[in-house]
Amino acid sequence: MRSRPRPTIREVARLAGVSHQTVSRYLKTDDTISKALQQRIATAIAQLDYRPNLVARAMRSRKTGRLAFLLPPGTAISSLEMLTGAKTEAHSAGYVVEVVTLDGSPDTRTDRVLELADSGLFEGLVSLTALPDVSSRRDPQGPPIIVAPHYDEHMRSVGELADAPAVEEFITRLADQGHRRFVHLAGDYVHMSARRRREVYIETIERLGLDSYGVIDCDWLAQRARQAILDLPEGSGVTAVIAANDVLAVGAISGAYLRGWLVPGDLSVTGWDDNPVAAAMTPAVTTVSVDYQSLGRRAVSRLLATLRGEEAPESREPVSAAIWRESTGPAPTT
Amino acid sequence: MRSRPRPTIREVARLAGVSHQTVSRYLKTDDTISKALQQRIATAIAQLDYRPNLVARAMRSRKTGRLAFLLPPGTAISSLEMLTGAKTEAHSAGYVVEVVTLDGSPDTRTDRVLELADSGLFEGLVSLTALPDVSSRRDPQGPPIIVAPHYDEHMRSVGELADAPAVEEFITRLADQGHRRFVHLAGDYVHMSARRRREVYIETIERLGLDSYGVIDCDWLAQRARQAILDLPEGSGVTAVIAANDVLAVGAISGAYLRGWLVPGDLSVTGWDDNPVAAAMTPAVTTVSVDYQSLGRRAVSRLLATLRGEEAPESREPVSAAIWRESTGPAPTT
DNA sequence: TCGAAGTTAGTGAACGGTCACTTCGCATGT
DNA sequence: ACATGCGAAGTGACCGTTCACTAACTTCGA
Repeated sequence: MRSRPRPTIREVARLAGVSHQTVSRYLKTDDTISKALQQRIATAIAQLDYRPNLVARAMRSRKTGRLAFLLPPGTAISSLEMLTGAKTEAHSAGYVVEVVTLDGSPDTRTDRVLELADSGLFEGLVSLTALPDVSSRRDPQGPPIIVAPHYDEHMRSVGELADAPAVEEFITRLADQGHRRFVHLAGDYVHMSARRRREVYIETIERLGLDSYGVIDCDWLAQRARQAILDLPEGSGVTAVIAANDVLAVGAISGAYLRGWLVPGDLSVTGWDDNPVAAAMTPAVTTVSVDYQSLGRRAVSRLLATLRGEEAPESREPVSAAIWRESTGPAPTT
Repeated sequence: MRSRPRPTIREVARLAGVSHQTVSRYLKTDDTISKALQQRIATAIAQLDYRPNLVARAMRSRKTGRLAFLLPPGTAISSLEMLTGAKTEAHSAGYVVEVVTLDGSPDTRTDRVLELADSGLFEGLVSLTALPDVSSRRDPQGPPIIVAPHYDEHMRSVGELADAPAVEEFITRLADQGHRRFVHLAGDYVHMSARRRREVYIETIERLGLDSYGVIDCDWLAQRARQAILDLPEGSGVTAVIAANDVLAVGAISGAYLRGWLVPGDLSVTGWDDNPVAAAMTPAVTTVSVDYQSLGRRAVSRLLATLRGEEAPESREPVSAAIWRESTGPAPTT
């Protein structure tokens, strides 16, 4: 049947007995075409099984309807959530989002982004990772590039994503419940988020005049967190553990369990990430949930604003929220 | 400085004092160009900050170096892992992978895929969701479309991903350890994976002549799993729980804990997903890890084989593996 | 010394759409 | 009756690259 080459707009036009331009107008749903012709063209398109070549269209019109979403290499659930949010936002503005992974060193990445920007494939780009010099080197006439650096080159959270206001909330409320002596189980410091949580922990303890047993480096390893609790000297006075994520929190709870301590009766524990398994345990783990989708939406909406020539809205509503569950409670009364 | 229009290959050619075709050859790293000219062209490119327009290139050459990875809407960690695997495989063959979300009904999706296929944007497409009639309706001359239906239209695992051989392994080994009476905590049956795990549970119990307390519908809710264990009558004889995922397993462990039962001393529990938090608990949960990346790699390698005109390799090595941890052990000796 | 083959570079068309401009037909106003 | 304006449709150029040919020059063997 239909054999070699894909039908083009001109063949559709020939079959419908109109000019190619009329078909082009029809495809753009230009309403200055008479009903009769619209019908003829529709029939011809169906008959030839015609589908427009988007590459050719993009070449002439410089409009591709596509945005690029640039991620550093590596796998993180958060990035998928952000992507989902980005897609939602882009879709409502009639754009398609594509994911492109950027590997290599920061400078290489900038080069690659500039290539993509000038490739004509995208009308705008959102990068979740930092790109040195990109704003000065990019073509001012080219597609806008929004840098929302949520990750460094190893998919580690930075910036907004690494903010740790919830740590402050945890400590404040636990102090209200009578806790005086805390310990922090920290993640791997190559992660900005681990550093930030530690910083906020130290600051808050200090500001509120509380007591800290210290910061224990756990490197995101549950085993270390468990051992840290097991190693706590008898009578250390620690009643609350601020863990850098849910895995460490669960490791800590595991350590408490092995010592025969009750959580939260003897020890309160907080985590981070809102892992569904941590919510299923007894005790369910108090944690922090991060609204990644809204971060993705926000990045794209900034891009869309720039595309429309508007000033980019710089909303800074909080994206993370503490979720209080069973692993925290009043300090023991002893 | 550099102002309005992007420099083209012809401007580079003019500046370098050669023809545009020579520049084109240079860009393809065609080695039939004298060293002297190569040098002049390189200088001109650098001076003009020229970057090739990939859209124009794609239009003429019909080669875009891009593959599309089609996902149903929805968020799942697994799909990100598969994407990572797909990227690795594609990258090693010099292709870039783009993610496109397919929404709408199955028929709408097929239409959209055909549009994408004939859009000229991609040299091949991999769909992780079923596409009715796509093989009969697609242009035989167009880019190949591989359908690896791991998900249905709601991002629920189907096919290979829903296979549940590990359930068989769990039951067999637990039976070896003296367990005779089992219970299955099932997920939401709209998920093929939940149905498959239940089926394999029932079949295996039957085949080995074991005893089942029954299948309890838990709908992926930890609360239900916990309650199911709490509701187990005293002396039910159940010593092993096969839960459909880690959340249900942890809910079950939570129920056992509330009844004062020891895991695995009184009750063995298995999960599914290898959630890191479930591994951090005491007891660490016996579970199943699925190698999503290899699924992604495999799908792309099938596509690449088709692109090269080879027969697609249909490897069926197992993608999931049981991980035995502390939540399972010998049956109580009473 | 000359022709064949090989190497290096150039010329113009072509890819499949859209843009800018033109043409045609008809209603309208004076 | 004729200029004016507007809507509907057509004409040909153009977007930036690569492809298919062709041209010029070099090398080499007989």
